[in-house]
Amino acid sequence: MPRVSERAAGTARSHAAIYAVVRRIPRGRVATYGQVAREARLPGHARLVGYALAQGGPPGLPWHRVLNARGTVSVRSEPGGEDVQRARLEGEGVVFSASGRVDLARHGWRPRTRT
DNA sequence: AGCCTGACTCGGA
DNA sequence: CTCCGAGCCAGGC
Repeated sequence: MPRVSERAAGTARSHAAIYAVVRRIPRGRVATYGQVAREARLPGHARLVGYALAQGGPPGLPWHRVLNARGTVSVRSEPGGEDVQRARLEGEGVVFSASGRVDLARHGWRPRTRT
């Protein structure tokens, strides 16, 4: 890896793991930051997930499929961004309730095949 | 080095 | 159900 600090290399690895997990989220499903962190072997680092996504991951990354634990679109610094995320999700068939929440039990991503 | 902020989460009131 | 405080890590000043 070219010119990357040791500390940066560590974070880069975490980010890579996070992006890899987000990329696995199927179309029409959503995952929470905490869930992504856990799947990326980074339990408790939900905030790091949001941070990684905020920095902008690789092209084509389905970042819009990541919601907070409440099942709502987290507010971001950039105005209107939340609306974009919601629109993209609705375009994939994800339904938002009147209160702007997604039923995680219905649209939640379950990486582990659970019956 | 310290301090503040941020696409988070959880437990308690 | 909502609101608060504490814990978490990374980055900019």
